[in-house]
Amino acid sequence: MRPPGYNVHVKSSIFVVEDDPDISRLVRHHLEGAGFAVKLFPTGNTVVIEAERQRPTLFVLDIMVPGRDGLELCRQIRQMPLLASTPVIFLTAKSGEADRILGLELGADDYIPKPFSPRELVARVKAVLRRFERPMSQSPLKVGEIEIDPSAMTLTVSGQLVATTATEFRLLDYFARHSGRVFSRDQLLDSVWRDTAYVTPRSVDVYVRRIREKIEPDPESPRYLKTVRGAGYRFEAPK
Amino acid sequence: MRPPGYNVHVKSSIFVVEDDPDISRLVRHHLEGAGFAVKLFPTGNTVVIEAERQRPTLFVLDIMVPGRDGLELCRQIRQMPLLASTPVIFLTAKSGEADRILGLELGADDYIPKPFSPRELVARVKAVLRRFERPMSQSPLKVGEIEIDPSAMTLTVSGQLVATTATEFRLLDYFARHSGRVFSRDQLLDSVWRDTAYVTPRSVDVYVRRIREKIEPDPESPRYLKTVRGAGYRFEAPK
DNA sequence: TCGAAATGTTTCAATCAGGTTACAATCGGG
DNA sequence: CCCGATTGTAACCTGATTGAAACATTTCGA
Repeated sequence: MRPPGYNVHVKSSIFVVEDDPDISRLVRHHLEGAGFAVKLFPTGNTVVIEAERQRPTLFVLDIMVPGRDGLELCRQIRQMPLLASTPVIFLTAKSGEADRILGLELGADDYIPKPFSPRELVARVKAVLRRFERPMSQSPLKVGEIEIDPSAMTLTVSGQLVATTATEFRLLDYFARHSGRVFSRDQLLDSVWRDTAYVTPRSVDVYVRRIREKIEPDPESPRYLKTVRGAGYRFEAPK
Repeated sequence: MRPPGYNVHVKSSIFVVEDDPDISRLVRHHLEGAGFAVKLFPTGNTVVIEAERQRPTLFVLDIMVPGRDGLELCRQIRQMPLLASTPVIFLTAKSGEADRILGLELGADDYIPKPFSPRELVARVKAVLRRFERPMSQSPLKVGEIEIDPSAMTLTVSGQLVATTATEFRLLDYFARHSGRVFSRDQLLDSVWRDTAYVTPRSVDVYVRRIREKIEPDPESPRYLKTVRGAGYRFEAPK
């Protein structure tokens, strides 16, 4: 389990259960275009098993899928402790089917009537996710001469406002909120980077450098962001 | 998602009178998901008494509830001085009933025909609340050379009256009243844009541009409305 | 002391996010 | 119903950010 607040930045994964390949391709295309990781299931058979392992951020279920009814699938999801709180969005062919959803009250979080516009799909998915999203730590933090304010995304060093890029800020914020702990490069990529897939661990070094230049009086002998040779980096309050 | 009307910071409470537990659960789930406090009543018996004490922001009534007819309940609410001005939304099974409700001068403010989508439910509740929200009787606000008067919907920059469109004004007002905080485009769409329309996040950029042209001496290097790359925008008082 | 391994530093091309403008659709008042 | 204002989208442009690669330096064990 990742530390809370930061999984917000990791790409959300969406499980799509839809038998019509045309539609599922369409859905995938647009959700991926919106920055989501999409996994398609033509039938509902293996979804739950996979989901328990992978913990998707959201489900998009066609009401009518062979092998297992979408409604049944939803009910099952709701019963799995690990998945119960994962949002579900239904795709429905006829608006009349909304009856059934309502009648069965399965805890779907939204439904999208077909045909739908790509934009609507993405907007609804985002809207639902936003409701479930845990907001990133918002309280300002002060360590030594450094002040980090996530709600304003500002960094102040010795009273001076210092400009940071988004990634630098996230990394520094993560370090500062886990002061004293050592993190390997891979751990940092997992926790702080949006998409860990294709990033070299060595890139972390570069960002550490950039951060040091901004917060350390002398980047050569860091007082805050220490190197732990063979292990990674550790942020700590200077003595 | 956020309660309607960005000036409302206290959670609105909604009383829902509905005997079908499936439907009431559904309603509660989604209204709570939208940031409302929901109280359920399976029958209409105790609602009025409770309501007089707690003063809910809005009622959602099923037309058909045992113990007391929804229409009758509404009529009663309308007679209580403390509740008379509280908005009421009906849930109706048949669309034919809608005419009756609205036509009969019961003072219902909207109705939602079953079956309804969660989205529609939330949208209508928000829409009604917006209508009842105290009409922008906010205090004028002065930041730097900028004066914002919501009651008159006027913007003054360096003593000069500047014309704004409604959306521009709402956005600027929102920014100015949340000075120093970063807002993502999606957050702004949630909070400032009225209808539930599916607006591209990039449209925010266009409005930021338009606002800058009106408030910034030099739109190229904004003093008030700053871009926070990778995060959104931040309004702040110039130093 | 030497050398391998780990980390530091710099550079740079590709990508991405935001700025800007033009325009089509829609709204609202007359 | 018409017309101008407003709204939101699309397309294009630009500069900042990102992350990899190359090379430099340090560390530490043999």
